[in-house]
Amino acid sequence: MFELMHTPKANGLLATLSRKNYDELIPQLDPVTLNFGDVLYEPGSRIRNVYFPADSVISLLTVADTDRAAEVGLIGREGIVGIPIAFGVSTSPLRAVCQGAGAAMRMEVAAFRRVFAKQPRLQAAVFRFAHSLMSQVAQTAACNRYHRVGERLARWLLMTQDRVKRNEFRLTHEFLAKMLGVRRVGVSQAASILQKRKVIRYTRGNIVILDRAALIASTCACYEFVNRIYAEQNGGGKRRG
Amino acid sequence: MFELMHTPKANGLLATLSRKNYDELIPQLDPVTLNFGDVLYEPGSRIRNVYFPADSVISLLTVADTDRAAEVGLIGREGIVGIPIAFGVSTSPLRAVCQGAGAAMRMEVAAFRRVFAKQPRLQAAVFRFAHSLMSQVAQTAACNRYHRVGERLARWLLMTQDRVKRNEFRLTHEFLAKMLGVRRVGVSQAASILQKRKVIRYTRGNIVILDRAALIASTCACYEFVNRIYAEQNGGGKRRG
DNA sequence: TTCCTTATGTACGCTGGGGAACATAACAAC
DNA sequence: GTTGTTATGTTCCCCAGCGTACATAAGGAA
Repeated sequence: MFELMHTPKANGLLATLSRKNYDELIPQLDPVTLNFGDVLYEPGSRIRNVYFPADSVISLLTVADTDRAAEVGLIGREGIVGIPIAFGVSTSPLRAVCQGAGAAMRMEVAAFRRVFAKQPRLQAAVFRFAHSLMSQVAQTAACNRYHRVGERLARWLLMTQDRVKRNEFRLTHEFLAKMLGVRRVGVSQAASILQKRKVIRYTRGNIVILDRAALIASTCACYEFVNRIYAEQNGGGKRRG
Repeated sequence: MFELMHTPKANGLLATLSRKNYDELIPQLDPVTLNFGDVLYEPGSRIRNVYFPADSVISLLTVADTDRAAEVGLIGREGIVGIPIAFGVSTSPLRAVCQGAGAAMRMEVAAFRRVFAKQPRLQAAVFRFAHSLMSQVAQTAACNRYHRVGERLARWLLMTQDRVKRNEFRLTHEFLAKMLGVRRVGVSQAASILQKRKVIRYTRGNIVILDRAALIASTCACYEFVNRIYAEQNGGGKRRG
């Protein structure tokens, strides 16, 4: 019932806290399981909770027009969902939606604000993450502008793998298309190429990464670039090799 | 010599400070004139100063590949250049370059860190701006992905006009192309259309906005969207009508 | 004036991805 | 099994923007 992932230490930000700060935070944390598609907040509406993902993965989406959106950020165990709260702002222009089901620690905004104000070390960790996230968003802007669907697909799969720490996960082409802001057909074609090369394998919403090195080779430099920034901020926290 | 623009009050963030905080900040501020093309910081290198623009305008650029970059943010009197410092980070993955010459207040990073740590109100103002900037970057990501050169050009001109508070400024098509991440030819064509419609007028690097309303009509919703977020954070600070 | 540099105009073929439609295949419910 | 639903494969046309090349024109320097 209360597995490893449902403990605060499973989140990177919380894991860096001192014993004292940690004890202060614990009673406010609510272990939850996020399901695929859960919306944590909508653009413009008030943010009610912040989330510290464990093995869940959350997408930040920007809305362009009524029906067009694109992912600009991906948050996993290394971060927190609800950065605007840390900035003293109560809403976000983005949509936060669960892309990979899994565990997370939830905390009400009011409680978070109280604890946050009292804990400089938590502030430092959160702001460092804010910097990483900002970098990710900026790089994604350029990536969306310049790089091919195939490269972006590869990047997205890698980023997901880094966060869920598994090489198999459930995702349809349709969903990937929504994230990348392209047609489903575009994803199918790019994925098909990767499958022929035995880099990935997939069937009806199930994707397996067979050759991570080859996947890295087929993505753009954006992947490593953002990764390095995260590693610097998380004190050299390495990802799987 | 020491004109209106070279006084701290000319910057929106500084203008909101209390008398006491303001007096504490003043001795650390260095009035400077930024010239077109001045690089305030390079990706990866240490940030040495933060800047509070008055009527100068600074672009934040993301580097995609060796020779390709795209603007993801535009900062004027409403903000501060050097947000990573507020996050406790010493470098930025972005390039900050002066796009519109003018006045700014400069402050050494060490001095800023000291004052910043002591002034909750300054922190609040800076973090609110960070939120606006983040929103701008995210929206730009989607805008770059979905919207046409013509719309993006119009948006860029409007954002610039908002910050310099003039309807005439110096910019070549070549430069605009670099900012938008498109070919110079693409800008020339889009600009030509706007000129035929008497929305703008230009000759050899000089651009005049003739019909602001028409320019707003030809841009995408991204412009108003980002504007609203800025207005909310700056306490309803209205831009020109 | 003349020359040179820089800014803008215009044309041409190419391609990645968009929109749309339809075919196939795998699973689920019955 | 049968049927319905959902995921993926494939095709066709279209166009915005790319890369490139070259023409014109406006200003500066002599």
